[in-house]
Amino acid sequence: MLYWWMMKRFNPNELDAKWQKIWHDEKRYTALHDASKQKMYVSGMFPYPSGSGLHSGHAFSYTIVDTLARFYRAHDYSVLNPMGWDTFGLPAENYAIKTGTAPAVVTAQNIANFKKQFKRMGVSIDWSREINTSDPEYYKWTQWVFTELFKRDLAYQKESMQWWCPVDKTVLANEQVEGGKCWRCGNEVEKKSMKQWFFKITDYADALLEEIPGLDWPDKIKTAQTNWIGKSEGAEIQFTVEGIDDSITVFSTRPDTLFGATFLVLAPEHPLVTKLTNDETSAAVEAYVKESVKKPEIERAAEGKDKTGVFTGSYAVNPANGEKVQIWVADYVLGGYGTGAVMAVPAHDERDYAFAQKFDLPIIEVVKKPQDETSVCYHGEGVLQNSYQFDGMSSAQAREEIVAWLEQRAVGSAKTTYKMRDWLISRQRYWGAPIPIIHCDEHGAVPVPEDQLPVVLPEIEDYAPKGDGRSALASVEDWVNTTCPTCGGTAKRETDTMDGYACSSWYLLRYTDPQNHELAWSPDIANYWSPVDYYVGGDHAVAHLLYVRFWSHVFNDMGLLDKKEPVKKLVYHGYVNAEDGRKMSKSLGNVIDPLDIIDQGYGADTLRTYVLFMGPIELDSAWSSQGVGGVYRFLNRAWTLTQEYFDADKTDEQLPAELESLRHRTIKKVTGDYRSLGFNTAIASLMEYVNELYKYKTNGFTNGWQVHLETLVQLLAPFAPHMTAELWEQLGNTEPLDTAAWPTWDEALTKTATITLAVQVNGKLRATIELPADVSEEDATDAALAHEHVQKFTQDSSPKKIVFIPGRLLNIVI
RNA sequence: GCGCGGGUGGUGGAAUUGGUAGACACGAGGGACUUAAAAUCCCUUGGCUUUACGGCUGUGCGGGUUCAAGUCCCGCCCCGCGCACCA
Repeated sequence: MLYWWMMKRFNPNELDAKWQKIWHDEKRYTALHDASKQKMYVSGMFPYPSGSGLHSGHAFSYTIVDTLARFYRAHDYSVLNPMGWDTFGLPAENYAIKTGTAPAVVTAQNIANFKKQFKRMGVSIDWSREINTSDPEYYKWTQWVFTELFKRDLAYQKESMQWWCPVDKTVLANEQVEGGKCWRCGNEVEKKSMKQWFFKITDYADALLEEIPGLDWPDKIKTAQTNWIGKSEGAEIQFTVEGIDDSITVFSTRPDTLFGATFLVLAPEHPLVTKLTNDETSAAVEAYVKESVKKPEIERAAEGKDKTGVFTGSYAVNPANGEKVQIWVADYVLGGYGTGAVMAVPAHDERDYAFAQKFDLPIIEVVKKPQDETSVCYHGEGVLQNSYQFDGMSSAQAREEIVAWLEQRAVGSAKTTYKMRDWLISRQRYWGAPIPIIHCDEHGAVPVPEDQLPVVLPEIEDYAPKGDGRSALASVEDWVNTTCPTCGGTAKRETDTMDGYACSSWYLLRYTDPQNHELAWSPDIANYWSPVDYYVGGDHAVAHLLYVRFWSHVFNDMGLLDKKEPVKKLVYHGYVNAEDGRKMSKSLGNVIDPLDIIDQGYGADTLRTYVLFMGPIELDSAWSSQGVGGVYRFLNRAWTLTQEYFDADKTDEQLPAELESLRHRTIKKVTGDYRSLGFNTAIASLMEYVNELYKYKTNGFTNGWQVHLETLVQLLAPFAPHMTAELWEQLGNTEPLDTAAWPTWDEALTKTATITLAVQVNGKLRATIELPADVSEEDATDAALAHEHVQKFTQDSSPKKIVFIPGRLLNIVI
């Protein structure tokens, strides 16, 4: 007789502790550079270790990563599953300003906490490769990359307009300006020209664009990146201005509509604006410019179709037809895109049309509308008219011919522009990697030589930015004052630090060779592991993922990496929302702490399996406490079943062939699902397998159960590594489960002897019949026609047609 | 406005890519065990209808193609995300 208290009870917390200690002590998950094996590099987007610890999004992301790591380890891949910390950033700096605690100190505490919590999730990480972006050993190489970019003219300094709050005495990001006012103090902000550092990502616009179609990334992200780069092909066309020597260059993607350009519009920021005004117009234009320059771009855009603008009083000449056209200033033209000036073709552009309507400007149709076209403003392709020698030409052909004609006369040329701007990387903040530049009166900006790197962040007392728009570093005189590496004369260090995104643009390479003191990485080692096979995250669709690609392309050009693209497969998962379906947030009080789930006694296996069972990984999901309970019940059933097997008196009786067939089908299905990241359906199949085994249990246990239980344990292991490690050992295995060969299936055995054939009459299901799997169409038809439910519908009429899908269905058409 | 996803029971979601819609799980209902509860185990569970066998209906809405449509085509309506006056 078997009593429940005689069995080893399922105690997840005990198992978690036991196995986590073994994995740690035996350094089970050290990644080995083993050229004889296939490599598998998986990584999540490394976390910013905040003070509040792991949240459910982390649990989700890193469970996906870890599950893949464990799955491929069981397939004898050499697996790299690293972890690091993205530690530069505002929260630590603000905390430091408030409390005076050094950011490095707070960061170290948060890392320790994160690491402890990650370990409790049972992640199989190679901790010997841990990196931290604010560690001088790390940012030394971030700075080195900067100097390399500088040497290649890919890092440069440029004066550019920034938002400036005169009260807070700091620059603000565009997003921090609300209605022309500072988000902090509510005072009006100004535009101030400041010298900033940029990375020339625009040099790589085409290269980055070209590789996008070949990436195994979600279309969502690929189109986001394509749009962000925003390539458009067109022409630059010069319009001479009456009365002055300057000409105005416009950019247009539709040079075929040049003859319909009835006025020009300049952005308020356009440098020629003041030159074009006269005594009558200057006051109005000046006021307009002042007003619109103050508005954040976001607000200018939000005002949508309601066009505003002023006439400058000047005229330009359309180079196509010699017509005199008015020059206007309007904020719907953006200063930072193209040339900051457009030729307005109101007949074929909705914005120009709205503007022309409002200010009563001429409209000339130069592209014939198709007959069924009803819109007033047709912006499609067509046949040209009112365009002299180009009349009758298609707009596509006219685009080329008109540009050629303009080029001949030196008043225009083909031109490609991009929406993407260069990457502004300087920050007037303390807590970042110092930009490794020394400013010398004689030699200008000089990069810090490699042997003097890293430029270490000095320890200071007051972390607050200086009032003049410089970081707190500017006050550290003995740090700022240095000598020029070129001439040895007195010089000053750059006091801006780098955007945190710089540090995260190459960490995936540092993981491959984290202890290298001579190089950022050794190309041999990086080439073995690169690219990342699975990169998992749910954020940073554009910025980070574009920057990583940019740097990777540069490294490829530098000969430091033999691949251009850093990430083979991007796994972009959804958000984990609260039970109420809303975003988790402290203020709503609906936050689920993954560590609480573990502590409540569910353990890490339940947490891990649950987050993957919630639904397809790419979808947002809502947390369900009851769902967690369901997964726990499933694991508990698998555990209990195995314990009952151990304690039972076993016979040598043969198990039915169907059960063996189910085992093979389950291996096939689950293995395929792991590969295609269909974790939710993999878990469902394992649940079915367990449910089925419970049915067989009523006949008692046999020795044949061993293989079923081992299969179950192995298939479940990547999701629930602790419990399965224990069961694997209990089943008598001495080799660790981590590296035990993954179960294989025999295709022939996945087939069953009989099949359930669906019988339809005229496409409607009327019966299902059990038949031998290899039944012929004739036999199946006979069996179907003999069925009473089928006969009710076929009556006496003979079938017109029989559609037979072997193994699936038979449709009788009458 | 443009681009990319999506709409399936009370809920999360399955569906071999055109072939038995609702796998698996939650919830709910019923039963077993228990003095009782919890835990566990078993059964039922889209709706309507039928004593039952069964029948009708059903994947956002309206059409279409097909022996057969959640899946393909055309036209709409909603929801989410990204970009957004980019010339």
